[in-house]
Amino acid sequence: MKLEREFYLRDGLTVARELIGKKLVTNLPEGLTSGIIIETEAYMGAIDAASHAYRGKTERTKIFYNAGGFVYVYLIYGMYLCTNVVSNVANVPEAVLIRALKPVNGIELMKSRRNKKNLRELCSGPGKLSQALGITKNFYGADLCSDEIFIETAEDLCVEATKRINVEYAGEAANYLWRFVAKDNNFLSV
DNA sequence: ACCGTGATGTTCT
DNA sequence: GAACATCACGGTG
Repeated sequence: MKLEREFYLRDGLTVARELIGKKLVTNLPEGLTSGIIIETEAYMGAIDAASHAYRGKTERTKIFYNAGGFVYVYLIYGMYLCTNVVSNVANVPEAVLIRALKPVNGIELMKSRRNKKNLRELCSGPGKLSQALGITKNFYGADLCSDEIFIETAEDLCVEATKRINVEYAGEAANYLWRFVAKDNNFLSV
């Protein structure tokens, strides 16, 4: 079952935790690809020094101020795209970074987009999974209640919370347990 | 296996 | 002009 708008309108920590075990799908002209979400991170806007929205609304962060259920993609290190799900109601600037998937559908297409053969190398990181699913910067602002990109219910997994990855610049916020992972999964980013 | 390094473009100061 | 929610590759063991 495809997740409806209401799922995304809740706070970012709840959405990040509950996204574990759901299936992220893109359905593009080249084919359908998907994977089970096994790693997420919540970015909590005004109260989170690690969040891109911490310093308010800009051209880049304006999508955070939409209601939940829209896609925030951004370019990192000049080369890779990271895919996020906007959460909470309008004007509460929260988002959930999708950090890893267990590949499910369209594995051959993912292999060719990634130029990799090993299953573990397809979606085990935010830049990797964005490439595997064919997500480009044009997905900025895409609606997850659409047919091109969406999330479905799938598995029930055991979740644990840890510190977020690569946010040392954020001071105290770097210690918050706002990363959620499926316990003992082979396809995590680290 | 692990570690170090370099690539590359947007955003914000 | 610096920093960046990363990844691939080449070196060494």
